[in-house]
Amino acid sequence: MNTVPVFKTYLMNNGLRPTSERMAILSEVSKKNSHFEADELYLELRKKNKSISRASVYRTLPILVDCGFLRELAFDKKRKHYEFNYGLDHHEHLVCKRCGKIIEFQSESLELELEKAIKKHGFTQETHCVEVIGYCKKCIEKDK
Amino acid sequence: MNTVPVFKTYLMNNGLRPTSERMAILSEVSKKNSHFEADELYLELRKKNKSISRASVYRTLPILVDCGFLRELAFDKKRKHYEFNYGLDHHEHLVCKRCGKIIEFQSESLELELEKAIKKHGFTQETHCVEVIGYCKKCIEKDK
DNA sequence: TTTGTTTGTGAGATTGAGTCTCAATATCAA
DNA sequence: TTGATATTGAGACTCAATCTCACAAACAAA
Repeated sequence: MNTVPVFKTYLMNNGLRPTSERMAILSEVSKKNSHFEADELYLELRKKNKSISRASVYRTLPILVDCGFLRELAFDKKRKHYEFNYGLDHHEHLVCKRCGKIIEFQSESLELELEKAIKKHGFTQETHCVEVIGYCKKCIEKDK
Repeated sequence: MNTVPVFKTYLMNNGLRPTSERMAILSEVSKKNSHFEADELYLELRKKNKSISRASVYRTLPILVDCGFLRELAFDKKRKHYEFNYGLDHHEHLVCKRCGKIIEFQSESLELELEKAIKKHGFTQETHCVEVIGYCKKCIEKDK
């Protein structure tokens, strides 16, 4: 994927510098294929002897969100969760209250309806999140 | 509105007691016609000489979410935000990144599409939140 | 009522994710 | 190079939220 040049261009255009720390974080993050938290990422980088300070990790993640590589998720209002979101199909989340499982789903028509509603209010979308809280199939069956 | 007996029944059914603190919080919360935070509510109760400890406020809000009187909102991952959500039309939010304005909107067809997608995965919905981050009409015009 | 058991409350201590500070360092443009 | 500016890291700090624990209130049974 061409993440590196895209990120560098974004940084330049915003008066930011393509430091080794930022590039290392981008690289680490782009290997992720699931949700993660800031501190988790910080510890992973440490383990791999790419010691980047906690402050830098926390400082870089919002930049990556802003330029579209990461998406900030809404479940768990205690900690921030992110997911890599570049060149991937957009999806939403079903979160099971009982087992904590997170199911991803896609719906073209849902996206279209959302787009319609947004336009109606003259709003310009940057991102959105749709999250459904409830119970997954398995947990419903277990509770019978 | 019949919030009081409904809440009492809910508490009974869950082995919880209808204390004066809980009922006072329900009463205060049901007068809200906009978003609020836990601490804000705590301070309001103090002002009205209904001094309920911060702990009790923080303990009661999740109960009220659980029984459907309140909805937990997702914007601002720093603090939890709530809104009263009983007997009102369901709506979603557009959040402006520039001025912070929150616009409420409704869409029947959006809800229907969401429902479809949920069913497809055998998931049982309890609540959901749809939040769009972007820029409102006014801010777009200002930035020109 | 009275008694015993359970549940809830309040004040303040504690937690912990996230932010801030500031001296030292890296980057960049000229 | 050099000067101007941006970034980093270590650890202090913030502050929403939770926990603790002694005391109080609610309830069920007698």
